[in-house]
Amino acid sequence: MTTGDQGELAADRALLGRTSTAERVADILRGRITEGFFSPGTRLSEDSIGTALGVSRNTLREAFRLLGHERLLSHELNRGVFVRKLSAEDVVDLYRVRKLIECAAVRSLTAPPAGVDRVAQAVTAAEAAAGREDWVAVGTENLRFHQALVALAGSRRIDEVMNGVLAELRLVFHVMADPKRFHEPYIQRNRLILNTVREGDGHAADKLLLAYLDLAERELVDAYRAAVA
Amino acid sequence: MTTGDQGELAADRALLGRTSTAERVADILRGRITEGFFSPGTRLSEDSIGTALGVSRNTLREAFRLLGHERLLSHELNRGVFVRKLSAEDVVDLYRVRKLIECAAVRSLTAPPAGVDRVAQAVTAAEAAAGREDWVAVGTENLRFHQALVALAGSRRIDEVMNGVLAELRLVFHVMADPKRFHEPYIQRNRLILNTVREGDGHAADKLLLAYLDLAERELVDAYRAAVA
DNA sequence: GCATATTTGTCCGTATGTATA
DNA sequence: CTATACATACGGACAAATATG
Repeated sequence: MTTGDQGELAADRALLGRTSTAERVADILRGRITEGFFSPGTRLSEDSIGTALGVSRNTLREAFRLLGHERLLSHELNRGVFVRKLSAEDVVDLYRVRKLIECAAVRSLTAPPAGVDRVAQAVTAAEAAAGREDWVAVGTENLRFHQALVALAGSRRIDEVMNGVLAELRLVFHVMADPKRFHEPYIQRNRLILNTVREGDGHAADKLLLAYLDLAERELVDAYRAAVA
Repeated sequence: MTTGDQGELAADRALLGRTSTAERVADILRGRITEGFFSPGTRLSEDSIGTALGVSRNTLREAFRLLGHERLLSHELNRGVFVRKLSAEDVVDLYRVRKLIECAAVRSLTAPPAGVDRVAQAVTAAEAAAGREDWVAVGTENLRFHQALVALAGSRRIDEVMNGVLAELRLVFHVMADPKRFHEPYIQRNRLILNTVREGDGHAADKLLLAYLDLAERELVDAYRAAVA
């Protein structure tokens, strides 16, 4: 490869990877929120966050707008932005979305789909994490499993919707902070669902997923109502 | 009603209806874009739009961020924002989303659902508009029909996703501007689908919708490829 | 290919309005 | 009720990137 080629590639990379400060700030804050560093209800002051990250208030406000649109921050006029606090009804709605999208993504399968590898990887990774009793990692891989299932639909937009849904759900899990209770029981179910997908039996996968999500929703909503009460 | 009551109600209204300038600006621009006033590809200059609307650049940029997140504007670093120009692949993806969501929304119905009235209203309104040969209105009511179908799922978030999908689709229709061709053939199908929904036959509605969307997609994508070529 | 003009990206200062102790 | 703190919104400034002649 000549230096000219490298230069062109570098230029391409610059074109693709370039992001504004506002987007980079949004990325940082999104990470902090979904990893639980900022708890739901926390107020994010323009002044303190801005000086901490070394960006102006204008730039920071652009980032806040983005995260508000993703429902990770709630914007209260003249009061500031807060890490979103989901209601039990929100959790119900999130599971409504999950049932609709996840089940639909696998339902029409009739053959082992491309992309099933990522599903399998998530399952084995979750099992390995469970062996280490690393329940946080189990939760992470569990979410990755469902993300991979939805990716079988092959739609960028559906993927993004699912991304947002799972990001919101993380806010719920952080409130309760008992990953073993909410993720460990589902490892076996994930393996079972993976098998039906591998066999190309979309109908069976649909039914298993629905049962999974109904159960998980009941468990989660009950615990969440108690936690936020 | 006493003046005190009016004052309290006015205060309540202020609490509910209050929006920031950036959001109001975004609302205005969103309307202009979806109604076709700004054509896809048009650059929205910070200076001209800002002075036209009488807002500062900072405020306008917050509005731009919101609309960029909704995929109505595309943000190109150091070049500005442009009304989104969808590719044929985007249209395919949009129909992927529509098939997944719309079909799933009606599939599990087993009884005439609450909210079927709004569906019926859209159908009759479209028929009336067709009688007047007002094909633009037919298109509007057609989109409202599908929005009402999705609303049967009873999820705020699903409704919002569908909203965004249809807003993007409007960008496609504006490029071609032949509403009769793309909406008139589907009026009868809408009536048929309404009937199956009224009978609580979700399975039949699912199948009809899928056929509808497959046909509409083929028709639209072919025409769109030709139009943007 | 170069020099210039235009536009965006980002920051800062400030005036005003709103919420809250 | 007042005072304080903060968000809102504006306008100006300058650097950096891009478009134009």
